[in-house]
Amino acid sequence: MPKVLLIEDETALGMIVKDSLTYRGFTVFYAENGIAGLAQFAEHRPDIVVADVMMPDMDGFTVAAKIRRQDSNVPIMFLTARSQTADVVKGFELGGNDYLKKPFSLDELIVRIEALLRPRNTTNFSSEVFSIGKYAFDPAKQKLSLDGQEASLSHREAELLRRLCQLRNQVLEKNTVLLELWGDDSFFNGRSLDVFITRLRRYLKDDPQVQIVNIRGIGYKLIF
Amino acid sequence: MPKVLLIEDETALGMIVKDSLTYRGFTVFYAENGIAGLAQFAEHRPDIVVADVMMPDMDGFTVAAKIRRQDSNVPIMFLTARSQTADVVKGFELGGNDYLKKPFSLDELIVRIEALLRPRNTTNFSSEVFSIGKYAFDPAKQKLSLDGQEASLSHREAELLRRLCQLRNQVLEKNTVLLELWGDDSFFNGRSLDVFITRLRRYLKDDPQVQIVNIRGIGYKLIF
DNA sequence: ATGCGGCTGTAACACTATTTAACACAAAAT
DNA sequence: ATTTTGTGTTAAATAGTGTTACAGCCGCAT
Repeated sequence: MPKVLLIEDETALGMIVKDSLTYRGFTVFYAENGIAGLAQFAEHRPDIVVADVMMPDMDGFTVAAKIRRQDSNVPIMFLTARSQTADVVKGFELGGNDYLKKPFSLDELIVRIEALLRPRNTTNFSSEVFSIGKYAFDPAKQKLSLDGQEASLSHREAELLRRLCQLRNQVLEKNTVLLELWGDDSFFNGRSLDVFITRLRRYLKDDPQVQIVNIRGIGYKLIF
Repeated sequence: MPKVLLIEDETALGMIVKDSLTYRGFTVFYAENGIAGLAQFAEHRPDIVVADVMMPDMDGFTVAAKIRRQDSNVPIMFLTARSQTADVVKGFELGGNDYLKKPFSLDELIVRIEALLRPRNTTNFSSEVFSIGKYAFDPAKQKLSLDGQEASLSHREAELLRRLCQLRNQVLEKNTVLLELWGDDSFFNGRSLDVFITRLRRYLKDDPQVQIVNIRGIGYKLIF
């Protein structure tokens, strides 16, 4: 249950945002000005800060700068009506991580907050789509497609192909993949891996640029 | 200072993205539609293209396809509000390299752009090709071709030939290559190397300009 | 120049790793 | 219960690499 610190001087907007974030499962701390925001930050240590830029007593940038002095990691998102270059740049200099221009949709705000809270390594699912020559390969969906033709791969096939993609043009060692996918590298599993390579080659045969070449005694290499 | 071509029809978003990329040290060329984007691409030859998918006059996919016809290497990232598999996959089939679902955090965009610009993505991408007399040799693909005739080399053959190419007209010492490819330089491996040299000579016999000459007691030299 | 001893070139073969089709089997879906 | 799907197993064919033997070659000492 992530903690959000919301700093917004327009009460009407602030309450709406607070309620919808609460409804989505966030714990929301709400401050109506920068000074209160700083106090709440120190008290609650939120996972993310959403701050309006234009506020009467202390503007959002100043708040962000002070927060950064305490915590160099917490993501900070600005809400702003202004869109001038100088503002955006200033925001980044002060350690802001994202911007949202008013008026914004609540859905958009929530999606962005979630994006900022996501650990870097589990980014948007989509980054996990590989392009292999003329093919597109989505390991999560286990789909390989060419010219709109989509083939479903089995789990093993997809995992193996993903590893080959990650090491594009480099050697994927038999041992490594056997240990990772099969759990041990015995003789018979080795044969099994060969069989899966054959199956992948059959899937990939329609683009001659794409090849899985064998490195005798070591492993395989996906080239394209 | 990498050059980014940003093609985005929503001006508000486009400006924010442009400013933040600029702030991060990129040189940004900004086009508000596909046609302008293509023109800017031709003019500025950016290192990476970030294109919205949904745009009025020409969609991002079409733009990507046209760009691919001019340059098969530049990384292309799509921005899209749609999230259906079919769309993502279509993008990748057209040569896209990544895609980001709107709304996205600017940090995420920047991380991905940097990932696509990392050398791994370019060096590995365009595999070096040697020209050996009338032959063309691609070490990654392990292919040697002459007049459209393509021969597949084994891994050892390819590695050996690559080393000879790198030291064109210089001596490749037996010791060196034995240690690198065979792991030790014993008498028997030495004979084995001789045999591989013979095999390479056979591959290369159709261009008399190309020769692998022996330096007695030392090694071999590829001349052409 | 001649002959010697150690290199080198090459064919032929041996041996092991890989490729592939075909089938077996169990789990999942219908 | 039957079909489909995913994976494992086997065996025969093929390819990659190593080994050997023999023929020739090189440089050198005579």
